[in-house]
Amino acid sequence: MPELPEVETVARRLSTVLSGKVIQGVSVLREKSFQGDPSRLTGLTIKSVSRRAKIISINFHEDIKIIVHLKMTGQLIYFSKKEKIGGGHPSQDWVSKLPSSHTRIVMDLSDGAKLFFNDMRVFGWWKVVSGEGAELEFQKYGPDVNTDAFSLEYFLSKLPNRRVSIKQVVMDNKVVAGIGNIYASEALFLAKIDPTRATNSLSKKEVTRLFPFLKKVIEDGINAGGTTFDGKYVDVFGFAGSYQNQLKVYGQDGENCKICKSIIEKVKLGGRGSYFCPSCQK
DNA sequence: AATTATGTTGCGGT
DNA sequence: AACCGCAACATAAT
Repeated sequence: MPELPEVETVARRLSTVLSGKVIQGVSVLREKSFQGDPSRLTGLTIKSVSRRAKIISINFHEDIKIIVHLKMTGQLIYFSKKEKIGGGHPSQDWVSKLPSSHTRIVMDLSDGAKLFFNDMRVFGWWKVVSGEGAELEFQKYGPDVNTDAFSLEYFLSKLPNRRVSIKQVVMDNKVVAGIGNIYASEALFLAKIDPTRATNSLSKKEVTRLFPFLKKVIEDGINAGGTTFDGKYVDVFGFAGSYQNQLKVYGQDGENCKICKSIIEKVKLGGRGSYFCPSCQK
């Protein structure tokens, strides 16, 4: 479910509530969701929480990390009876009722707070790894879209041999990490480029036009706290993001284009639903 | 009631 | 290498 903005939002908010806390124990309710030995974590103090690509990293003072991938439906939900959450907002009611039938892992903190990993489809995972192990995982990905390492020159260099659609390449996390199905559709709309275009048919001028919009949609997504619909993505306190209010094409098939009033169309690219305005995007 | 869709990635085969 | 189809799994919507 989450793309870079959602994962970044979760990592930032987790860091504020988890840093400095001591793990009392980690309970694995579904074996498939956890790789490693959970007992190694008991007694460790959490140093920080960070993000690389769509992976969350819970960091300790020792050479050990918990890396977490939410895949399609993973959620990390923090609950503490004592603290007022998120600057004084009370937790959502359903948060206080966890664990649910979709809860796969529970982390207990020594102050009584809990971190729940809910994952309906069980694609997501936690792995206990060394710093080196985390690096090996991160090396599978290209540069994060919101970093200087993802430059126009680099992007241009990755495109010439690709015959598949530009949307598929933008979503290829070995090329650039962090862009998923929603933000890919949105960036291509803003750049007025047809997502079905063969990548090697784009001119340098078109790639140059697209490039800053890849950064913009991700930045705007982070600033909005991510995209939520059907209540599937929520932050660590159970609250929705707001980027869904800025979506121009994703999920808008059959609606009027916000620019030209044409009907937004949906096609399948690489097996994924893809939305675009056939009039604005060429 | 069966088929199809879902915000992700990895695999095996061509 | 790049690409394609399918796989992991659970649920809601047609």
